[in-house]
Amino acid sequence: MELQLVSEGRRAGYAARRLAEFAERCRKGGLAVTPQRLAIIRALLASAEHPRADAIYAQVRKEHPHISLATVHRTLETLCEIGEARKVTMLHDSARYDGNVMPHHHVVCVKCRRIRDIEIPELERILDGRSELGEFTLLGSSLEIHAVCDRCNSRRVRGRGKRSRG
Amino acid sequence: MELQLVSEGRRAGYAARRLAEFAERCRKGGLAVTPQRLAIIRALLASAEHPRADAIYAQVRKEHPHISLATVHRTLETLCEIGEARKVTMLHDSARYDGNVMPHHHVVCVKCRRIRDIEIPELERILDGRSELGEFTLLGSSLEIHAVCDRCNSRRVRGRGKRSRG
DNA sequence: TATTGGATGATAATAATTATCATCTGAGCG
DNA sequence: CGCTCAGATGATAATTATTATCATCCAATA
Ligand SMILES: [Mn+2]
Ligand SMILES: [Mn+2]
Ligand SMILES: [Zn+2]
Ligand SMILES: [Zn+2]
Repeated sequence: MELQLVSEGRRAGYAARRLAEFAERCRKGGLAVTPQRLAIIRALLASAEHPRADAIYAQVRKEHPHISLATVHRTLETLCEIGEARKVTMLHDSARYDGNVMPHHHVVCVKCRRIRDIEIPELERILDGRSELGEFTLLGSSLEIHAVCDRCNSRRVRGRGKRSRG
Repeated sequence: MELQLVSEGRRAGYAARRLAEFAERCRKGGLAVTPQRLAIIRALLASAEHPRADAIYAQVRKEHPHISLATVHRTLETLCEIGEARKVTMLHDSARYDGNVMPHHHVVCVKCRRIRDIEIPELERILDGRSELGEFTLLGSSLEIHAVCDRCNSRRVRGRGKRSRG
């Protein structure tokens, strides 16, 4: 099973390309290209850390000492909405507990956050014979499948069925 | 690629078995078997919803109207520590942003929450030719590999290297 | 350059979780 | 069975992350 860390070189190249096209894509999407937005996407693309809002805030403040933390939150959210960024997990807003401690995976409705268990026997084998990956000692894994549930699909037009913050 | 929802029947059977052995495992682990703990694990195992603390609280209050929400939080945390429960994701405490919007996956250090990108070409094929799963319309997926990073491994004995709440 | 709708900064509000501490109780022991 | 006490709980304050509000600002367009 091939499985490898994305090298810093490839990451940086990708990031540079994305940044170059950012302003253009913003304008096409009807978004104003503000210095704050540029600074935030630049900070995000410059990092391999998958940063929190507060880390982006700290970075951006070096050049825009007056920027508001609220702007950082809002902008990161906007970037996700227009597809310029994503969140590592969509289940970050509150802890979801599971009494099933066997290895298994989850389907998550992107609208209402309903979660159901799934089994993917092949997946358990993904880490087989692999205990190291770069600087990481591997322990286990969990797949989050994104989906829309029936309920949310039917009530699609009206904006209901969601309780999350993000 | 086989991939299927865990049926309610199987889930319930598993839950019943776990519940039956719960008190015994608690005692072995040196944990007191309190009515609150029993009510909380019972509520968790009775649900297929992967509930939040507040949902467990609402359920448990039906039988223990005086229970404290703090106890529910504490107990769920304890259950995770002793391996009687888990969290659906360990990245629930704050949003982690990613400027890489290509399909890819992540290794996460369970101690310091450092995250790095990984690629698993085979994984992109997991949903291939599959657009439905039970009541869910599938969109995409993201694998969270749990690991310990080098930094945390070396400073293992002393209790440093963590900033998360959960 | 004047207009203006969306963007921002300051700050209040909300929501989830954790900390604190006085009180209580499950479990081992006689 | 009642005694003891480390650990558990309830009440509540504190903290942290995020969102809401609103007056002001400014990027984009004409
Ligand atoms: Mn599950
Ligand atoms: Mn990533
Ligand atoms: Zn849904
Ligand atoms: Zn680490």
